[in-house]
Amino acid sequence: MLTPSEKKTLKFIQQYFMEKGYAPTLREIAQGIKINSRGVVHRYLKSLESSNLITILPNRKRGIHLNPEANENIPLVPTIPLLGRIAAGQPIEAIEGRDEINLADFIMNADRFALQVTGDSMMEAGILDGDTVIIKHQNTANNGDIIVALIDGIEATLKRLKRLPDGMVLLVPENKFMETIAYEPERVQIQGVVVGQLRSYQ
Amino acid sequence: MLTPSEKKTLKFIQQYFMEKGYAPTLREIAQGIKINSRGVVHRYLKSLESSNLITILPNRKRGIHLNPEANENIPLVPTIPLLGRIAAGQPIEAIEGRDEINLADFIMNADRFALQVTGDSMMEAGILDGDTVIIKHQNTANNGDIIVALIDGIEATLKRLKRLPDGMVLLVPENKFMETIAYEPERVQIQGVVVGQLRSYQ
DNA sequence: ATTGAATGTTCTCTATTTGTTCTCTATTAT
DNA sequence: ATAATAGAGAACAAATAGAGAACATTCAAT
Repeated sequence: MLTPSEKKTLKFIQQYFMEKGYAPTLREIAQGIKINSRGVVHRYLKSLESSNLITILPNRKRGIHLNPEANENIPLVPTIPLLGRIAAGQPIEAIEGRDEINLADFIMNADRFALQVTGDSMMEAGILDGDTVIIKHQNTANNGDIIVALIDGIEATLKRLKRLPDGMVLLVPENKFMETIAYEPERVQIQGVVVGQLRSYQ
Repeated sequence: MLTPSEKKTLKFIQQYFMEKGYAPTLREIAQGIKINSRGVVHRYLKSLESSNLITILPNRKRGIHLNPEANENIPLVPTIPLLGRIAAGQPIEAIEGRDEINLADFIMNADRFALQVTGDSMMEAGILDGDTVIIKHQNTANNGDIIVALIDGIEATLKRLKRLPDGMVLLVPENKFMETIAYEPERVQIQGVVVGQLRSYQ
């Protein structure tokens, strides 16, 4: 098992190697992980070597070899490949750069929670009956945000927020058959902001 | 059997491990499950160890190993709490039974991949420009499925599938400004079926 | 070939944290 | 009344993170 410092060291070496094409010196590593002692770096390298992640050519300057095992040591997060863009009329266009989607990154966080949507009030914003929305819990929101609002402490609703200059709060549904309602600000309590949305077709 | 606190502890460790790549300290766990005592955490760990869910490397900092058995009991996947349903005009209605959403389950699988959508052809099905759709790779599909179709081996497109009794294949856009086109079945090759969709508002 | 600076290597030393073991209290269910 | 569960917190040995000195080895310039 690697300690956080060792992991940081390994990551720095990998990145350095990618950029420059050769290994860093102990001093460069020390600077890279923000410590002063080369001796400490050497200790970390020894530990990485005994974990078979690197090979040290003794006494050689820049004598660090990255073992193939090191690449497998990347964090274990749920990802799926992002193959490209699709539109009508063209072949699927590959996306350069990032080639996968990190689900954890996409949504997860301590202050997030999910709600299942019932009703069609946000239909025209692409939030359908049965969808799940990811809410970030917070008490404030910006104009235009889609929010979870509690009205008079009782009714909860999912609407787009619009503040008027005179202080009134508009809760705007994204559905032309429903009406925007204006409230006195003290009647509306913001419970969270929509930061994501997902739907399953299974 | 695990007590609720032990379950919470295990889950925190799993999530921490996924994000950082190494195990948390007892203090971090304590903060994570919102208690103050490291001693209490240690007791929970001992209990988890005797249930064979983790292995403790004695006296090691961050010396917690997750056993494979842990994945069976509580899946090693990102979850966020699913608080309930929301609709206009009612308080948030709690969902009994499953109280959280499993993101990995939701989407991930070996034969899934993601595509980013450009264009508005599926707008009225709630798939907007910029959304990500999750595709299950398969060569067949049912009537009404939203599919990735390759036409004449060249053009790729995201449309709803409709087969006519006479064998013709309709590719139906969900946008009233676009037209449904009928193809001879041999011109349309199904590349996959949409099984999920997600959107980020950040 | 010699030299000298930079580098790798091995040490010892010092602080913090951490893991561990205890005892004690409070709450809840049986 | 008795467990079982949940938690606080003190005390202590050990692991980790780091500084830095001292020496050996490279390696390039002279």
